[in-house]
Amino acid sequence: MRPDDTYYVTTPIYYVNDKPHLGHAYTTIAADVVARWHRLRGQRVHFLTGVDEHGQKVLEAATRRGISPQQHVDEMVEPYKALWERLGIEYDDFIRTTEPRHERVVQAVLQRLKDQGDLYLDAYEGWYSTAAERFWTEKDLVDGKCPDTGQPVEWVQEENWFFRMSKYADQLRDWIADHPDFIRPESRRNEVLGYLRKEVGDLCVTRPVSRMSWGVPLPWDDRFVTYVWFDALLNYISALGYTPDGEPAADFRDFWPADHHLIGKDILTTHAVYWSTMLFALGERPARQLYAHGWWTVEGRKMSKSLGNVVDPHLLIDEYGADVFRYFVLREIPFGYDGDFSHQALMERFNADLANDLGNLLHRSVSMSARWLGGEVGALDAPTEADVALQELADRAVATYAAELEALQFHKAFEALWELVRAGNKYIDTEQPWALNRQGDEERLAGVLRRCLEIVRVAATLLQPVMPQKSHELARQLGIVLDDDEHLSLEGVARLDGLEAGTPLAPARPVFPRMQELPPRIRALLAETLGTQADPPSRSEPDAGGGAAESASSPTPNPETPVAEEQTPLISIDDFAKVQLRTGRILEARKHPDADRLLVFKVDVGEEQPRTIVAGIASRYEPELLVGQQVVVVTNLKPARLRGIESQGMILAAGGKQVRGLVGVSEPLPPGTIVR
RNA sequence: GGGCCCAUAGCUCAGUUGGUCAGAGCACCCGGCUCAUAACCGGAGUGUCCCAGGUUCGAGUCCUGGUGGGCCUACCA
Repeated sequence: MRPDDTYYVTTPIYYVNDKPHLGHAYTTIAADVVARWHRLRGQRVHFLTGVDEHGQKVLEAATRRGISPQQHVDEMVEPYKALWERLGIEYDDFIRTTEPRHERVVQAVLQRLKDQGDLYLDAYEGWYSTAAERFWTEKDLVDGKCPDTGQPVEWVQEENWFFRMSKYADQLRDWIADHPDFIRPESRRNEVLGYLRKEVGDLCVTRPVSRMSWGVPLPWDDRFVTYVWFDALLNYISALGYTPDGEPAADFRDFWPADHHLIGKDILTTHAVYWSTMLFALGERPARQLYAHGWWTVEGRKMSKSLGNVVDPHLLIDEYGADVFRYFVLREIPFGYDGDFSHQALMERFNADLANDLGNLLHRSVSMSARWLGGEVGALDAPTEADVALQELADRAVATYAAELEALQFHKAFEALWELVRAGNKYIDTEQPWALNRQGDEERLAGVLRRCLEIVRVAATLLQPVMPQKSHELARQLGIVLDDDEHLSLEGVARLDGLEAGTPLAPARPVFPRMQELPPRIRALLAETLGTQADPPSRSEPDAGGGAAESASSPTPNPETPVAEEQTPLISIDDFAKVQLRTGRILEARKHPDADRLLVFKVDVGEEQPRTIVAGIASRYEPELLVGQQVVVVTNLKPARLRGIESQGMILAAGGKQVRGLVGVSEPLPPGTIVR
């Protein structure tokens, strides 16, 4: 049975081919803060993060570089470790899926599932896209090509091993019903329930080596390696030394089920459905809570490589410091919601909360103590009514802070603490220490300033998990050292008598110097990116924050991410010549009767009859406005049926999955003009 | 098309099971103070609580419909 005094939190294992960005940092910061908090409370904490190193994309990238996949991932893992170092992330374990300790567990689990009859070999036939690493049905195909990547598909008849996921679907439904907090936030829980209302199929958990060799080999059948998701999810227990049979490993016994799996909302289904049923099959419990957080937009826009606005965490650390970065991302938006990252908001948040409220409370208290009390912590006097009220507020603030932090409601925790900080500033205003000094009431003066210092002590103590460096700076000015080995007692922390009278204070120096304007590098960056972006930020933009936003946390590659573009092989001029492009003019445009995102056009491409062309740009364009528009059309595409309507070509558009503009020509030209 | 969620002061949002619910923070304005990082404290606001119906003695708070937005899912040549 798992002990009560332990705490286990995980981040997803990040796909090693991506560069770490704001989204990765966000999840990891949140995990680090709760991990540090529970450590502070005296619990035995296990904080796991890591990277996912298998799969097609890694193999391709390595091949292109002419090195082994292992060499490749050995290099690619470094930026993660380096960033976590700079961000002050104190993980207990960092797992890589190519480590033997992980692969061993994957193999043991597979063996166990096979032995108990939960894996079966099945022949499968279908169109396989190497680029997307998946099968498509005939109907999925677009002009006989992969609908995701546009790459060719091949008819593959092959065997694979399948996991009887369907067998555990009811158990999962029951589990979710019986554990209302299993999936957070509530809206995500509903999504999963919706997903589960449909029939749950079995899960293909292998890939033939002939097609994709970079994975964990099946122990009993060397024709296969393990499907990357199945492999990746097991990291949460492989890192604990899990064994499916025999004596449970000590860490597994002490830390499973995990308290929190922190994940991005994009990988919710995988965790809620695949992972849970895998655990059921092993006779284990799922994690206590899956917490799906939201995505960041940047300055009102979706973060994406194509927009060139991917936020580099290193820049933020350079310009604002790791602690301020950590505070901001957790304070600005409720955990679980989408939010916008803007430098302006960061600056305002910094100035209001950290410089004006907290920093200045310390500074003015220390300054007055230095001036009138010889630079020492004053002695407490007999409490007045106001003092008692202040103490009550402190008790409440500390209790709320702890509860909200443990519920991952970081912003609420901060709100509670700042109520106390603001009360401190107000206390100075009402007690008027300068007047007390003039009156020569040194006893009261000492008591008043002392309580202000105590409030800062409370804040510094509670903020240790969030701002490890800054909280120590605050403490240093108070003449104390925060002892992070101490098991924090909430009642003890809240008592406004934790300092010792007579302790020398450090000279007053602003810990959070107010920002007058954004740092020059940031201003330059904003001028550059905002200046080159054609589209104005708009809330009504249909694809803003859309589903194609880069995964912040997915342990597997997202086929549509721009990474794929970098991997596109070079083609010869002959290859290109196969594509026939002509100018066209849109004669008619209407919505597709049976599809939300499709528009149906009649396009004059200089032939006798206009062509019918279907295009997936309904999310961006009103059909009426496109009539008369000059476009560029691929005229030698094989026709394909799209939702029942045959499309005889393709209108070129800029943008990835989200269309951002139509391709045109600079001069009005007759329809049918060759484009090359 | 199916499913889920949201729409409250200039901005970001709180508002448990219907009855001081019209609020907080930021921004802005006015006033106060002077210890302090041009900070701090107080006050004033402005709101058709998206629209239209309905249930009720009483509805941001429940129901129906609509509008707008987001998310999951299918179509995206």
